[in-house]
Amino acid sequence: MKPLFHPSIDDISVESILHALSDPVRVAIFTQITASQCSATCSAFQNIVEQPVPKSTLSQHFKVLRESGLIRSERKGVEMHNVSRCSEIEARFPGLLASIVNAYTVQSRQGEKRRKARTRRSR
Amino acid sequence: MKPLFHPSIDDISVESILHALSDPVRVAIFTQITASQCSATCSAFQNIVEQPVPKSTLSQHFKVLRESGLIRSERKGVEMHNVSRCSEIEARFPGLLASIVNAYTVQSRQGEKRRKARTRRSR
DNA sequence: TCAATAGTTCATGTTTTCGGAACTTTTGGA
DNA sequence: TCCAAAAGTTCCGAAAACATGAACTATTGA
Repeated sequence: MKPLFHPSIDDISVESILHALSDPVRVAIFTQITASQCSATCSAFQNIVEQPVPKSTLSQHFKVLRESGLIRSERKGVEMHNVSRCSEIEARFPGLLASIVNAYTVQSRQGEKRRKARTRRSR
Repeated sequence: MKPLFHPSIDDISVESILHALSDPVRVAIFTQITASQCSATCSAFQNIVEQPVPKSTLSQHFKVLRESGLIRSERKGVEMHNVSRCSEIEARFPGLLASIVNAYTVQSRQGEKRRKARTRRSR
């Protein structure tokens, strides 16, 4: 199996971080990996959103996250262990990831509210 | 001419902001519009990067920025005047735009340094 | 009324993304 | 040792997104 490519911290670009995090599945994965203390396998995320994500697609998403520098993946036996590189990135681009994750939190909280309001109105 | 669509502040999504700003031409445009006090026309950006951007492409870029909610465009006579919506967005997603713009600044500063170092070495 | 200017739209070729099917690696039995 | 199962990756064809030249539209100033 080919060794996995990870960019060195200085080669991580803002473009690729923003691109990687502009996809709902990928932010969901990244947020969860960042939040969890231990490392996470890929297949743990098959049901990260409403409809299940096919594993080939999931594999691509992990590749994008890895090559943009957001996560570090390591093969452990038959499975893959993924950890967040957020502290490295924080050192180079202070505040970036925190404000993005925060913005998504704000957004989903408001989405929540709207959904509830709609439900109330339709009763 | 069709009226231009602008999302209301509550309909602006983080996904679309990140996607819009994951393109070098678009960040360059957005940064400049945000920095300038007065409004800017589209054609002012034909030479925003090394190779000149064709105007059809430029038009698409402005559409992306507009529909993601990052700028507001208004027709004034024959030309288009564009202003940044960053203060609105700041209210909804605090710190987001600032940290993105800052990250790009950090990156281009480091790109500068590297280029210079390469030049020094090759003399 | 017309030419010039600023942008948009359309058509087309190119690139990216998605996802099913087949493939590779590793491991835990029989 | 050999095989089957599990976890991912790779390959490939279809669909979507992008880029850009050419044609088009709207507005203004002569």
